[in-house]
Amino acid sequence: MGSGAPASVFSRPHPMSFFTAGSEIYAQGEKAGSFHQIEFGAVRIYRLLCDGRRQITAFHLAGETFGFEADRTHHFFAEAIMATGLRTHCPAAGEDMSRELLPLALRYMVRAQEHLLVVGRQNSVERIGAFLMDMSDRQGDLAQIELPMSRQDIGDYLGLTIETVSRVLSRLRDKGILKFHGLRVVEIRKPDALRIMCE
Amino acid sequence: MGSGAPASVFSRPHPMSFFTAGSEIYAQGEKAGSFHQIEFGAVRIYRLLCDGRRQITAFHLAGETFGFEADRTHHFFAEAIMATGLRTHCPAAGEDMSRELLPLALRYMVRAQEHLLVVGRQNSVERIGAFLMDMSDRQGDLAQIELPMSRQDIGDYLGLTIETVSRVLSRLRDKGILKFHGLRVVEIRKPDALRIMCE
DNA sequence: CGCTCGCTTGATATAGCTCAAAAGCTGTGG
DNA sequence: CCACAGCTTTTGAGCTATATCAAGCGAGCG
Repeated sequence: MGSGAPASVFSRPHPMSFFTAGSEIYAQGEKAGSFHQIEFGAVRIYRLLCDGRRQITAFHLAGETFGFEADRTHHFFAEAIMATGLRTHCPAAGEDMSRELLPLALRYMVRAQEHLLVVGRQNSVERIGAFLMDMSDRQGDLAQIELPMSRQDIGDYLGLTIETVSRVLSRLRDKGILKFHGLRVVEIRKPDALRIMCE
Repeated sequence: MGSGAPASVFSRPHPMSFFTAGSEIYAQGEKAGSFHQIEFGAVRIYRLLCDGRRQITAFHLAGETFGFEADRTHHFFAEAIMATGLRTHCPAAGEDMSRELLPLALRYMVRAQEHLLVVGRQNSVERIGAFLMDMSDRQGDLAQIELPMSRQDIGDYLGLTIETVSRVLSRLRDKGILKFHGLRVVEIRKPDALRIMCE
């Protein structure tokens, strides 16, 4: 990860910072202004209601850039899901990053709006299916996919309880659609069946 | 609406187009490239599942700009909710609108992600409350707010059925929190009560 | 070996959905 | 102006998917 690190779309070298599993990267209400590229690891972006209900709005995986905001203030929390390394870019005063950031912002906007369809209109099986297919996509369509996040995280992302997540995964396993290799590695054995379930 | 039309953030004059209630502005899959500023009226942005389930991801009201997309392709449908006039801007080839569009994209991204919290983690009363307060905000915090959209639209925005929307509104009316002046105009008589219900 | 913590499984409760019907609007034609 | 048709909305009754509450399980660790 030294000087031979993956090429960045951004010009200057950036300091690298490390986060342990569960540690906070930034909090809602904090001043924003920099943004982060994930060198390794995974990040959850979320919001809380005052009674503790949590909605994870996005997971970001290695290679992705996140943390830029509308009005210089963070509207969400960001935490490392596992040991994570970030390359942080702090634009110089007056520097205009619009050209680089717009495509990302549009992409994340589409992602959030597509996710809205899942959470607003699909049942628990469809939600889990959509989630697994998305993770598979983003990990290069390997048969085996890694789930760095806990069941609770998955539930809070999909608007389900941890029990429902667990039950649906068990049912898909029992039907032979999924095979688990430990808790955090899933093999999608019948991608077509999964795809059909998520219509 | 002639030469004395409201000032636009964009430089050149644009053709104006009109849409009747229910008419399509663009469809998912169509080529994108231009974007639209609402002169008057209101617009719904939505997605469909193949069995007809619909999720409205955003309502846009007079003054707002929408329709720019990540990869030159529309990912959503846009329809006029009522008689609507749009000023359409088609950037010249090579023209870079990033500076103007990034703040909008970020704003809509935050909106979508906040809406995700509502749909993913709040109950029917909280959802309706959040919706009404949002509409009130965006109409300048008047006591009377206009709901250009149908109950079905509200349901498809909040991830509820039309019956649930209707029941919740009736309950809020019976409690004296809301007062209806016809179907499409609501007065929020106890904003505090509403705010508390939405946590 | 026995804790702890995250996950799974089971039993029951309930919010919101579905199906059905009645009640309001809106527009049209006589 | 009234009457009727075709909507949308409201209301009601019963059902079901998912939440809640509670117990058991298993991998990792001191």
